[in-house]
Amino acid sequence: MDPVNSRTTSPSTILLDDLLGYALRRAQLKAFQCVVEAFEPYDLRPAQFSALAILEQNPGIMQADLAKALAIEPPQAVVLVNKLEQRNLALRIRSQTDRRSYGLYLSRQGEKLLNELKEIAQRCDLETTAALSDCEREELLRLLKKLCLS
Amino acid sequence: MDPVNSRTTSPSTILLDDLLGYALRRAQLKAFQCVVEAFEPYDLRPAQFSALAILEQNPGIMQADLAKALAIEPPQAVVLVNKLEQRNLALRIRSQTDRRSYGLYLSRQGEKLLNELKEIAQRCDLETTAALSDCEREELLRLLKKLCLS
DNA sequence: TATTGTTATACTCTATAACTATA
DNA sequence: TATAGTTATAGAGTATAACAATA
Repeated sequence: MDPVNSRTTSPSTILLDDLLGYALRRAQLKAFQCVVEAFEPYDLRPAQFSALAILEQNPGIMQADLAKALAIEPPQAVVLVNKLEQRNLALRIRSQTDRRSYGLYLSRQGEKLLNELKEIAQRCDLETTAALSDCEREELLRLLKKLCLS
Repeated sequence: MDPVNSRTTSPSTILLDDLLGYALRRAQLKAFQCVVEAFEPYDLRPAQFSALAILEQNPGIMQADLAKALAIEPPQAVVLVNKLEQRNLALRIRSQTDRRSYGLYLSRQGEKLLNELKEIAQRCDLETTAALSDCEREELLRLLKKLCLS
């Protein structure tokens, strides 16, 4: 049988390019590539940046809750926070009331670095969405945030 | 406090939730989770589904070009195509003109499965974007595709 | 007995260098 | 010499079970 001519049925009308999941994947890959490269001089991964930002907005957060916020498992959070602590970007402070847990805090150095990284991340957003107008960029963000609510 | 200036001035007010890269990441994770679960009974990963769809649209494509289309490295394409071939979803046919390369084709079984999977992927799109109206869903897809052009 | 954080482990994904067979 | 595909390998990312300290 000739594999080239073996197709007698017409291809379905659904194309890969019309699937939202596929488009999301491609767009996210592009955005990630930009951020990973831009953070490389700082030897920092996107998840570590997100962790710093979450610590800033939630000073004293427990590791388990940080893991939830990052959508990672507690064991991954251990490794991540270890690295931030070793680089003096974050602090673990034992809770007085429940001595099993820590409160996590940004260090001064962590705060300073975070503000630098946030500017870089914003520039990456612009670079990634260079094909969009300001209006479209805002609409895209609005739709993505709305999508994540449900 | 001036309500206008309070949200337009200080750069330290950049929040994680206002970064497009972060929103893209979260949305893509949600979409991926849905697809991975839905494909689980078929023992198939999203990249394998994409490969089948690319083979359908590009019968006879070389492995190197498939790798480029999937944004993966050639060694990953080897493993991926091996699995598709072992499961009789795809065929490798040696090129007559250049006996180093193959043409890749969907098998009948691969075509059949692909059409099933495309319907599932479409249902996942709807589930992932359940918070959006039809109009918003279309606009999101348009913006994501436009973003990927540049 | 349950929970927080931790260790160990394994499986996937990704990236690179080096090999083979053809050209 | 260069190219298509392959092998081997190592590094991330991810997920689970099991353990220690504490509640």
